[in-house]
Amino acid sequence: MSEEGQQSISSRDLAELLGANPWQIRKDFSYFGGFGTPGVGYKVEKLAKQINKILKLDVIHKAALVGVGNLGSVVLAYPGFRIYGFDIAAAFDTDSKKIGRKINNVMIEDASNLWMLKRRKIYIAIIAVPRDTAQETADALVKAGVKGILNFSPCYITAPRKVKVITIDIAMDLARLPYYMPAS
Amino acid sequence: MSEEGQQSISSRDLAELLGANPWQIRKDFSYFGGFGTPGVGYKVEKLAKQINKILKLDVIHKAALVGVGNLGSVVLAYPGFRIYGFDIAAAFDTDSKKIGRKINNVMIEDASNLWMLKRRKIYIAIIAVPRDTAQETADALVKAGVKGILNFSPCYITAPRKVKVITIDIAMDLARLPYYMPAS
DNA sequence: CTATGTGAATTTATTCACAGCA
DNA sequence: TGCTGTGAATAAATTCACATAG
Repeated sequence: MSEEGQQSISSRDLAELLGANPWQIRKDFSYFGGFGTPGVGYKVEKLAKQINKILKLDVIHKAALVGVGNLGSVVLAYPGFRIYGFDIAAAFDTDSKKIGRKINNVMIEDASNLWMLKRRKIYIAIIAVPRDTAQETADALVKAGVKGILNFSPCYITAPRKVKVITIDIAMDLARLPYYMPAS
Repeated sequence: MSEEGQQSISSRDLAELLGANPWQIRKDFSYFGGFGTPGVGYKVEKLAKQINKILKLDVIHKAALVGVGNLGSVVLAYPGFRIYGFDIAAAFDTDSKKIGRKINNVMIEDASNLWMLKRRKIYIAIIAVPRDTAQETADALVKAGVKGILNFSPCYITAPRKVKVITIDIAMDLARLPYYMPAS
């Protein structure tokens, strides 16, 4: 909207766009202080900035990818991270055939060098390794000072409470569909 | 657990395993009738069956993949769908170089034949096409009688209310991490 | 004795309704 | 007049506590 020159938006329009209702929008924003203008609505640009601040997306985050297989390569090639302020600054693999090569301008490094992440101030990692090495990868990442992990391996991962782990299992997401579908 | 020979599990153990509390587990199950045994717990095998039934995962679901690019190929190669009873029964693409080839024993068909899905009784589809063709792909799928869509394109998709759409945007999932991470 | 299932109590979230500001 | 922000009212979810079944 900002790019399209729209100045402001009302809670009603925003609600319709999101499939919610206006009260919810206003109440939710009010919990963070309320940043609208009565009679006008929410200034689009200001709103976006506030939301980014709330979600801590107001700074560039460096992230590391571990596992440059099929899925890992897709992640490296994915252009969508930039709009949220992410920079895939490193990639790791155990396969010596891959180490040293570059994908999308990112050099693939030896996975035994994960400990260097702390020195490089990278606190976010994406795990895209086979299921049976996911936990040990996570352990290494935690040891390297990583504070947030996005896990693509289809398994639960244990980590200290202060490390946030989000697991994405595309099969599980697919499995959510039948429940909502009318009787087939 | 079933494979490991474990007969039953208590709400307490289940809660610990899931990071929840026992009351929640029991209350949730009770909403669906309650299928535990006082003094013993929940029979593992029976519980799994009940949950599959609730989630409508107690039958085999055929699914179609649209878009066999980088991400689509990963989806085709992904072994994890089977445990939830999914069968990727068809794959489509617009690229004539890909049409006719087989990946993971699935023949890639011409995307203009999507309408055949109805005849083949496939009601679930996975969209893995570029963002700018995602909506038209969804429209074609809806027209072909699809009732559930898993969308991997990073964009909102509009569909009739009776068609359930779940969108996965890996960048957005990554973007959830900073909020939970301690101040860096 | 042990662990479920469930009403009741409590907490949390959503919706309403309207005062007040641009 | 139009739309926000927010207390109050309503609805929903979670937690408790205990009767009851194996």
